[in-house]
Amino acid sequence: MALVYTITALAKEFQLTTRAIRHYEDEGLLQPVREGSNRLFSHRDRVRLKLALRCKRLGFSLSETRELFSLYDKARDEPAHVATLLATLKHHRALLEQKREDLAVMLNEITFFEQQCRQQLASQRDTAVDRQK
Amino acid sequence: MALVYTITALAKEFQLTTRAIRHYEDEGLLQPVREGSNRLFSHRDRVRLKLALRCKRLGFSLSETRELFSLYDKARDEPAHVATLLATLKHHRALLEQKREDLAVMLNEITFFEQQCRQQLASQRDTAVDRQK
DNA sequence: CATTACGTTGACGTTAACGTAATATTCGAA
DNA sequence: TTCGAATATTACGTTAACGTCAACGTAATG
Repeated sequence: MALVYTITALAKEFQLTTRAIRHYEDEGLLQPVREGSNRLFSHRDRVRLKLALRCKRLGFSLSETRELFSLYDKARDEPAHVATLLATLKHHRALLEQKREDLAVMLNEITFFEQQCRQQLASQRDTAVDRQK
Repeated sequence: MALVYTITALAKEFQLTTRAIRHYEDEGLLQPVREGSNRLFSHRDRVRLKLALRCKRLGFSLSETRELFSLYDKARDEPAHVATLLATLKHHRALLEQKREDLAVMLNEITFFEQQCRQQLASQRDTAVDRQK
């Protein structure tokens, strides 16, 4: 495990352009330190990047992702307004549960179509066999 | 269940603007018939709209959604290249499975943070009780 | 018959999420 | 020491997914 990561290292690892990574920094998702003018990314940044990509795949915008990050930070740092935090967390959970249901439905559909296709294939094979006799 | 749907009916039901619905038609996701110049949406359109919104919530683009639709149509209409179809379906399933994993991870994280918050609350209550004694 | 509600077609505007140069620096290898 | 690879900044370009007028048609209603 490396101590720090250069921008191209992260780019390669996650199949991104350096431009995209800089953009994520601009949007406040990453906070690399500077060595001269060069960015150095920490483990934390790497984790955040991974999280960000997960969020992206699930259709969250960068600002939504940023919100989520700040939410997590608050949960760690200032156990002050825990009640408020819980409410926000509940909201986010609801969003995720919705997506989970959406996913379940779509996976069912796909499974259905796949079975149909397999039946087609089977019946095609059968008639082929019939012709052989 | 209505026979057909006007554009505003669908808009209200799904919390959309009529503009968005027209846009979905432009993108080939809906195919309303015309009564004069007015659009009339069928049950099929309604189902497709519902599907499209599911896809959207899961982060699919409109063109990806359109692909999915045409995939489903092919699976119904022309059982010709079943093998090819199965491959494409497999690909889509992989995408969905990826999202499912992403979701699972995020839900775990949320659960973790919620528990932390609840512990915080509990310990706060305890110290309050201590002070009462 | 004028208003109101719902519908149409353009067409330009906007926001997000980067892509794509162009130009400049820096640094280790040949 | 010159060259290429990695890095930076600045800034304009692009695509998707609609939003937002504008200008107009049509049908029911008081």
